[in-house]
Amino acid sequence: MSRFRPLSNAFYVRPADIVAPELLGRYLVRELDGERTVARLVEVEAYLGADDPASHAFRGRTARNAAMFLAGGHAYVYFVYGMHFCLNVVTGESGVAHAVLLRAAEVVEGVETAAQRRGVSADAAPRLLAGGPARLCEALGVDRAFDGASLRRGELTLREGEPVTPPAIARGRRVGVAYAGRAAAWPLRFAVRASPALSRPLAAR
DNA sequence: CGGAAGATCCACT
DNA sequence: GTGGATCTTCCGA
Repeated sequence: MSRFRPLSNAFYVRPADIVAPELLGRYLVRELDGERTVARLVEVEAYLGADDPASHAFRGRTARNAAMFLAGGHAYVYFVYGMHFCLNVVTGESGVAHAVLLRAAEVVEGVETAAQRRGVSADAAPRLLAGGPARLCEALGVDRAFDGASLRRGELTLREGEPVTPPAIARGRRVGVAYAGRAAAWPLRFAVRASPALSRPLAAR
């Protein structure tokens, strides 16, 4: 999988709703203690910074969301519900605070390691491995230590992989943002239709 | 300084 | 389908 190169700086420096669908099919590579775990992204959501009531950056910069204001290509990791981590890819120019939440992935290498971190058996359903933002983080051993880290080098990298084209992509409203009023209905969730690892079913058409 | 709510997950009915 | 776990963050008083 290291035959794939890290995504370029130019890739990230665009609005989150443009970058999000292009992240599907890409590989998130985690190196830890000599073990490599690789996950193919199958579900993401775009958050549009100051223009988006659902975004953590809607009300400006705080200690928690500082990483969102870095230049595109960095990670924004936050802690929720007192027990879970969620990983975002920051996009756009520095100061814009756009981000893409990584909601689900298919583990394509290092299944044993991922399953162990998740506390499930290696033959568990894909959804139980990394189908969900917090499950994805646990499967890859991602925590607060990566908040603000670059995704172009280091122990957690996002690589070119095999992009998915529009016919295979479903689009719908974001999950868990009912508090955001009208923005809750914005179609900023993108998912690979055929994936068995989605965090939850796609809305009926 | 207190309290409410949270970009979730799991066990159980 | 429902409720509980668990604790950080942020806003209002």
